[in-house]
Amino acid sequence: MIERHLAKIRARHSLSADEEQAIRALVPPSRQVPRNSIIVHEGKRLEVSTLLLDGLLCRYKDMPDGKRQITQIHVGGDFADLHAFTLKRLEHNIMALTDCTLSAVPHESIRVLVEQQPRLGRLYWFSTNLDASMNREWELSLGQRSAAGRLAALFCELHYRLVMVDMNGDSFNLGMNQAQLADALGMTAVHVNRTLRMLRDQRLLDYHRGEANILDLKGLEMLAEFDLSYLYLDADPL
Amino acid sequence: MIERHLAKIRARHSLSADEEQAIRALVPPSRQVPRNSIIVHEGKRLEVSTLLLDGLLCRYKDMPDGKRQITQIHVGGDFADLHAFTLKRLEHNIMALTDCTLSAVPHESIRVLVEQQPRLGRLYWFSTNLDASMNREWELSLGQRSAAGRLAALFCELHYRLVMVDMNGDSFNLGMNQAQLADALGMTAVHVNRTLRMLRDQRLLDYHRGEANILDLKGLEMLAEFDLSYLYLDADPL
DNA sequence: CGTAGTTTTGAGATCGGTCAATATTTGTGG
DNA sequence: CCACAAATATTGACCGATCTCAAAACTACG
Repeated sequence: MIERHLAKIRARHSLSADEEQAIRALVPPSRQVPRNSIIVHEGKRLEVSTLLLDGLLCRYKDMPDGKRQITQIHVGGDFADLHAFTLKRLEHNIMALTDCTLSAVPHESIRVLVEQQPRLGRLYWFSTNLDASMNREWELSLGQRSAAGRLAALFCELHYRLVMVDMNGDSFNLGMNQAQLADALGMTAVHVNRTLRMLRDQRLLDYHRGEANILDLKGLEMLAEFDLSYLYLDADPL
Repeated sequence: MIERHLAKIRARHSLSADEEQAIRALVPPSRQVPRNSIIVHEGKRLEVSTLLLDGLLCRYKDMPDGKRQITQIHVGGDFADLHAFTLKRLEHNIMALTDCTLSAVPHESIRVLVEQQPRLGRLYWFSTNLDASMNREWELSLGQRSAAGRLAALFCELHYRLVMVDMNGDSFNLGMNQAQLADALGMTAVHVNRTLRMLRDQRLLDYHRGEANILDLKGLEMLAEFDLSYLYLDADPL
């Protein structure tokens, strides 16, 4: 299952046999968690980072008055909180959107790995910087795109991220209800519902109880003015 | 002038004399650039990262139809594009908001430094992860806060970031006109104007032609439901 | 002192929010 | 397998925060 993690790295950078071996050795046996489990609690000290082998996770921040913003979604192959290696505590929560298979990698192992294999250190640093790039793209989405554009951009992003790790990017279970989509896109569940219907009527996207079906990727990209470059699929050698 | 950079690091982590020396040795002589200069162009390959010694910068993304989102603001002491050390090309531009003093640090120097001093490597990795935390907070702001809340949150953040590097956080020149504030906050210049007047009438903030005057920090924090923790001022040892 | 950039203000439009009712689906115990 | 409860989705009517367009006032600066 670690194959997806390797695929994600290989989508951007080469990996020597030696490096691949070191990564495989890094990852302890996995465990399962059910949908809606909270994997990481805001503010709690972390000694491990969670590699997501299968399933979907999200990161989210809550406000005192109950408002919630989902700041990122993770797919199989992602290190969900590698940034905790340096931050030690996170200012957000992480929750399973679907049943998930996880592996908890001790920070101590990561420290040793990046010291012994500096190039892998740069690759993992790259990985957290790539997450940040997605955060910036979501800022763009939240600040500048219409409701329909935000929805379209989200599904375009997920499409490419899933394809990259050899999953079906056209039809997948996102495990999010409309209220959760609303929390990710800075809108209300009611308006998500109406906008989803609009996208369905236009034969762009069909979303039914967590099951996403991309009907017209190019149409969604046009609607979102989607520009792939923020996913760094053409990364330079490190 | 590198003192601000050291102060920013010291606000979160200890620094040995040896480490401080290594950082000082890293930074080449500075240069000046005028207000509104574009420091980094989207997509261009970078061999150096820019340390901002004095002045204000912003990162922004443009859309084909002319919409623009400012995704982050940098103050003196910040490494404005340290993430380019691993990304090599950036998906956004970086522009000087005020006249700036910059130092261009070669990626090759950074590579040598982090290999020879792994702890400094973790500190700089932390620094890019801290930037990402601010991006997530801006996502929260753009997605969940009202226009007034977004404005308030921005000035609260700038206050603390400036104080941390021994600058005046109550009264400072941000160098942004109302249209630029609008691009940062996902609203229109007209509405920025009206909201600014509201904050002035409520004696919370006075903003006049780029000059910010925080009149009531606690009031702004309450309005924004501001929570400092995302700035990681109480970081754990690395 | 003229001109360009910026800020301010007004009137009207609209996107998305709010509230509330209804319908549908899913899960559970018997 | 059914009956019910809980969660989720859908729809309608109305509201309001923010946008749009346009004009006027101010400011900076060569």
